[in-house]
Amino acid sequence: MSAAPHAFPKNEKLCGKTTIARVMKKGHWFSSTFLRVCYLKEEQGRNRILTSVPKRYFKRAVKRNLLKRRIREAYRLNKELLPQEGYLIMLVYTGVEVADFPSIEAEVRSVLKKLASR
RNA sequence: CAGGUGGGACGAUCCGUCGCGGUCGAAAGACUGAGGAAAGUCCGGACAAGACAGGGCGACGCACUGCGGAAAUCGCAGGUGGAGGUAACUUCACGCAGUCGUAACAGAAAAUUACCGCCUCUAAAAAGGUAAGGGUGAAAACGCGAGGUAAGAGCUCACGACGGGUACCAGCGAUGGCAUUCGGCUACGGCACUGCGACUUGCAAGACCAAAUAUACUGACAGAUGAGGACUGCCCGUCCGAUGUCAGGGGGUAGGUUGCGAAGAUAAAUGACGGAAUAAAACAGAAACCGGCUUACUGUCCCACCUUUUUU
RNA sequence: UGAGGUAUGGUGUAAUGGUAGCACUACAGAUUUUGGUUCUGCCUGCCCAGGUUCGAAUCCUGGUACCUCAA
Repeated sequence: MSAAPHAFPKNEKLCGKTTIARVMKKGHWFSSTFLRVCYLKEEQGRNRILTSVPKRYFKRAVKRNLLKRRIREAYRLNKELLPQEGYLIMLVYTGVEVADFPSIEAEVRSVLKKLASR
C-alpha cells in the first residue's frame, strides 16, 4: 500500500480532539482566496491533514461533503509538493459558492507551495 | 386529437486509471458500500436508564363506521354534511347533550326585535295590534299556494324542505329507503360531561475497560529525641511545625470498547478524470433501529376515468 | 445527532378574533447667532404560503430564518 504514490491512508488524516485543539491553539494561520489554512510543524511523523467546510455558508450536507472530498482529492494528487516533515494542516473552506475541482486544485497547489517555501 | 382527474413504477448502470470505509485472506487479491425522501422531527413502537404500595382528581392528547395493524394525529373501504369544479374528482368537518357566547361597524333590533310601513280607535295626537313589504348587515330564524283576518302571522291546511320518535326493509355498522307521528328551529365556538390513551427522559440513553492528577480506605516503614517544607548549586545555619514515603485499592476523567445491523464509520468511507448518441441532470448524503405522516424534486413510462371538438 | 424556543417599523417591546399601539431612531418644521435640549408633525411594521371564519398579528396546517440547551 505504501508503494502507491498517491495513497491516502488513515494515518495521514488529522484526527483526535486533543490534537486538533493543539493545532488550533499553537498553529499559524494564513488565508488564500477561498481557503483558510492553519498549520503546525512538528519534528517528526507524517504529514496529516484535515478539511473543514463551515455549516454557516452551506446548509446542505451534500455541498459540504462535495467540497471536503474535492479538497481532499486535490491534496492527495499534489501532496508530493510538501516534504514529509510532520506538518499538521487544517484547510477550512471560506468561499460562499461551490467551486469546481480545477480551481480547488490550483488553490491547494499554491497553498502547498507556499507552505513548502517557509 | 387536445385539455384534465386519480393511482402506480423507475429516480441510475457499465468500462478504464488513481483513491477511500467494511468483511474475508499470511499475502496477492476477492466481495461489498447512501435515499425515495436518508430531510423535517409531526406521531407511534421497540430498546435503555430513572421513578413508582395501591387508587383518585387536575393538566394533556384523541373522538362518524367497519376492517387491517405491535401501535399511532397510520392505511384501506364506507357514511353524513359544507365548500370548490361542466365533470372525473378534490378538500374540510364529525362523541354526547347541559350551559354560555357568536360582541366591531351598519341597522329600529343580533333576540322575549319593531324605524318606516299596514290596521284598529280617533278631529288629531297618544295608545294598542301586527311582521306581508322597505332599508342595514356576513347573518333578520322555513319556501310557496290557499284559507283566514281590521291588518296580519305555521294562526290553520295541502305540497315541499329541516329536526326528532316509532314500525318495517337493506346493511356487521355509521347510515339509507319507505310509512306514520310530533315539532319550531339551524350552524359554529368556549366551558362542563362521556369514552379511550398516556410515568419521566432519551443511543450525546445506557453497559464495560481504563492512563495522568488528586484521593476515601487498608498495610508497612519513619516521625515532637523533629518527619517534611522555605531560604540555597551543596553543607552549616535560621524560620515554619505533623504528617511524610512506598505498596495495595474503590469510585472515576482523558481515551478506548460496546450499544451497531447483509452500508456501518468514530473526525467519520462513494470522489477526480476519460468513455458508453452524453447530458446523467432535480431534490438531496446513513451516524442506534423499525412503522407511518409531511415537505422538496428531474426526465419519462404504465393503468383507469372525465370533458370538448372532429370523423365514421 | 438529539431536545426545545422565537419571529410585530431601523432598534427594543405591547395588543380578549373586530381601526396594530408605545419608547428610541430617521426626516421635516418651530425655538436658537449656530449646535444640543425642548415642542409639533410625519415616514416605515404583524417571517412566508394555504385553511377555518362575515372578518385572522391572534386559531389550525405546512415551510423558512434565527437562537438556546445537551458533549
